[in-house]
Amino acid sequence: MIDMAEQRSLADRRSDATREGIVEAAWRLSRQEGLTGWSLRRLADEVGLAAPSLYAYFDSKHAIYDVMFRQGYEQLDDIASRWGPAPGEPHRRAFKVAAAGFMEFCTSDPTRYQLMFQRVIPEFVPSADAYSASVANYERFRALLGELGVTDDRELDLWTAISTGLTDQQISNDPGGQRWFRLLDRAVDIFCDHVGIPPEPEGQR
Amino acid sequence: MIDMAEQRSLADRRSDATREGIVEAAWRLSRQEGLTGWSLRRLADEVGLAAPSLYAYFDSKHAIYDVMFRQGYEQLDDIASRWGPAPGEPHRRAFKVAAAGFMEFCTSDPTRYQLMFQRVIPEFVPSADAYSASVANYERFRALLGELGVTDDRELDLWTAISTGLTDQQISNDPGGQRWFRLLDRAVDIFCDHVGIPPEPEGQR
DNA sequence: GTCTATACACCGATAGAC
DNA sequence: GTCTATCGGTGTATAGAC
Repeated sequence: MIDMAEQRSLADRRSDATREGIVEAAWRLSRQEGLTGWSLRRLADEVGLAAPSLYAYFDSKHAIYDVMFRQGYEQLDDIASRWGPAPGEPHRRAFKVAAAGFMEFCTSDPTRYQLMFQRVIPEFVPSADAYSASVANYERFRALLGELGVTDDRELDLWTAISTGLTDQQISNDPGGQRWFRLLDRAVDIFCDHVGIPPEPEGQR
Repeated sequence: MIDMAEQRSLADRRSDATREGIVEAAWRLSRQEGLTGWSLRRLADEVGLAAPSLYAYFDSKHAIYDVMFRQGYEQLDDIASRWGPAPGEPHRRAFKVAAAGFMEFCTSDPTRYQLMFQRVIPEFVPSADAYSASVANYERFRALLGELGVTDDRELDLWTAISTGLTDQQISNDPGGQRWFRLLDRAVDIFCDHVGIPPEPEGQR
């Protein structure tokens, strides 16, 4: 079967490119000026359009945030798909890799983190479509921890809290630093001891 | 020495009352419509003034947020002053009381929590005066945990992350519920085991 | 001194010509 | 699809009545 994208007209593909350019500019402005620190007029300037022309591509400013929200979860899903215990790898080792990967993903782009995990934009609620991307991600996360030996939902909730707590402190109180990131392995060890995931063998540590 | 407040004129005290009324209305609106969900015109309506009259009491909208920010930390300091081990009370017991008190303080007023602990208002930075209230509170918190047996700064950082992580999840994902609140005692136990604060005697538990 | 009235520059969003 | 013009908002600020 031919890829649907191949059948799209030149005009359609040009329109898609413009749409993408708008979203890219929105990311750029959000990282520079903060998620709510730019206006549609400023965004339009950035892509060489008049402000009302943006409404040919998006119904509202929130609709732009919505695409960004979904993109964030798609990016997380991309890297999360590479987590999980390799054959013979101790589960606690895999746990640490995944935990560090998640924290690195979050702290490497605080703006994206704010959009995905905090409610920093007044009245912005993800669309059903975008929200389902976040739910899918949570299900993947739940499956991963299940594979590593976390079967109790309460333990899952506890790790969620610890993991996002460390991330939040890192971003809020030591941006660009390592203060809370350095505590991650210790946190994983404490948690794994609690839920009964065995320690890594000394030799492999 | 006579209390300075006693020497204030009637006009001054009326002015203070108006000021207080404005801040109270700001809290009310913030809880109803969100921290950034109201305008100065709306606030003025609420207290029966014209919008520009607010500038007789506050230099800007941020100045109102600043007073609210400081009040939040004063309220936290009030209840935190009652935490600490009673004579003969096991440290782990006192730890749980303080941890639950903090979490209850935060979750009981999510708007206040947002203002105090998150950066949800664009470009709002607490004044030096208000900021010092938050620093004083952190120092009290550090002293309390020191009294309970947490001497390492990294352990302090770790508990900060766990505590705010649970609180954040509770507010964001189960507002009004108990889902993460119920995990608090377990988290305290895990943490206390890790730092060597002895378990509560069975009889007192 | 405290108020009303008004102006400014900006915001997200819309109408309608081309 | 893109534009100009405009709408009803916003935070902010000042002039001037009383």
